[in-house]
Amino acid sequence: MELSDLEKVRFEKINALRAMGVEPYPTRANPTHSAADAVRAFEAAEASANGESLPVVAVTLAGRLRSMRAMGKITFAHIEDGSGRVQLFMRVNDIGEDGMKLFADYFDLGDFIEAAGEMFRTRTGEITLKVTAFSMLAKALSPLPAAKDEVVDGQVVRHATLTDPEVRYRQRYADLAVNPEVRQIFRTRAAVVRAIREFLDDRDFLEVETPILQPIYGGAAAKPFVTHHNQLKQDLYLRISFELYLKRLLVGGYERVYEIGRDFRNEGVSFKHNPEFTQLEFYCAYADYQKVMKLTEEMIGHVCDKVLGTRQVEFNGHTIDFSGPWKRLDLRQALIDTVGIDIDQHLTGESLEAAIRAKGIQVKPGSPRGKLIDGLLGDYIEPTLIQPTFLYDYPRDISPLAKNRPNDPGTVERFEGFVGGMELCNAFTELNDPLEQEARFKEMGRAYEADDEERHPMDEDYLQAMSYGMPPNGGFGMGIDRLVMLLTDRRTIREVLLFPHLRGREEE
RNA sequence: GGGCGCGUAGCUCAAUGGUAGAGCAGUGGCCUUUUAAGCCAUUGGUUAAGGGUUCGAGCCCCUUCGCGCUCACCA
Repeated sequence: MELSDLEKVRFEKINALRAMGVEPYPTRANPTHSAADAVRAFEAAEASANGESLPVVAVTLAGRLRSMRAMGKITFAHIEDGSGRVQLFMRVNDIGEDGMKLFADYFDLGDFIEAAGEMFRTRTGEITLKVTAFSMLAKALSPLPAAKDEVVDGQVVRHATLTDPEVRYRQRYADLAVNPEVRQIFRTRAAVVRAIREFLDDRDFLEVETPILQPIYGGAAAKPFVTHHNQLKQDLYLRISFELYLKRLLVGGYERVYEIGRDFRNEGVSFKHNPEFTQLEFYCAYADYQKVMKLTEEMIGHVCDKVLGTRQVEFNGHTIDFSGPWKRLDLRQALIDTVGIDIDQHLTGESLEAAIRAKGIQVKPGSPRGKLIDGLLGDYIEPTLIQPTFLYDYPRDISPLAKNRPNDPGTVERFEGFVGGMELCNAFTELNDPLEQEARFKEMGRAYEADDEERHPMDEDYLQAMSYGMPPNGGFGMGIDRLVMLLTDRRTIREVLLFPHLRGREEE
């Protein structure tokens, strides 16, 4: 490990501590209180004292040194643990000349330490630990990349800190250590997942785990990552969705199933795409897409209540209102309103392409009808859908797993939910006719050239499962990362992933 | 993958083509109620890497690497 000048100074302190018989990385710590508990205990003591003399509140705290103000014969510092910060007060009267010197010479910002003493209030009123004993728990060799911060009305204000996004993502541990609001994002994220589980568990959904390594991938249109099992001499794919496995379980007799887990898609990285991302999918027997819309509204509302305590969500300068039913927009009508094209009047790719060009919009020549519609949707409708909106009734040729609308062969019962100008979820009345499903797979196969990476293999076993009888059902998929973006007001998916994907860096 | 922008001390940032700087952090002092503590002094740079133009390059040109934004791609 190459040491910087600052690190060399600390390295020498480690050696010096060992030389004087002090272990800089001791095996055990023995805190009695968290920072927050110590403050609460002192406040309780004050409340009970009632003008009488205060009972002694003796505590031992463990945490990271976050500030130091040495003033000769006294020193102030702050110690921070997972619950918050407490000020430390050290005085030569209490810990002696040796103690003052040990702290001043060998303890640095970022070190984990233990401090014991009694709680009191300083002249300025801050609840503080008057230290009578302290020790090193873990010496920080590298200085944390933060300069200084202050506490104003209980809020930590940093005057200079780590902001370079590259360092923040590559060294997320340092980002988390110095930026408390980043720590909060991932607490919120955990609360979101917890609330979803709670909602679905309460409605008799069974949480399951299905294979991540799959011999045949499917359930979405995406390029997979490929890997190989050596002993079996078999290529395997990292799943791009859970859909086909979860629906097999409906055949097996579980009527409501869900899975929260990682999907992998070998595609571009953007503010809303990461090669691996967290997905929720659920399938509900005897439901159709209308029921799934209602379930979606309830579930997102429940998550807002649990995580934020309100259904008004601030995102990207907008106040998004999850308190009522989501707006419902017919995809065909929405396209008539926004681009002035009625897709029902253009039932072939050629015809639709001509209509789009007539509007002065550039498109890739020879695109299939479904892709053209999806393109219009993405360019002209999606960015305008700030408030929660269900766009429904999609073209059949881009929805091979969805059931047709009755008496409308070109359209399927599918919706996508949009919030904040971003696609959040995708759902449909699931196709459960095995012969129809086989025909759809074959249609899809024809739509791609033989060497197209997005061409999907036929999943015969899935058809076999469906042949045993699959109950009618409604299915749902949602990007958890995007929901967390909404609820934490972050514009990029990297901010809600602990370790987002970054390009590899050459070793030095 | 394309376009645009960025990369300077540990962190946050300066520097007309003309001696690479500041604040904080660090180091050495002073200081018994501070909280961005204060005061005095002081260390620290392969200006992302490599090449070129020039009397002279952090700055101009080329290549590479990384990051950001954006476009394309993404049922």
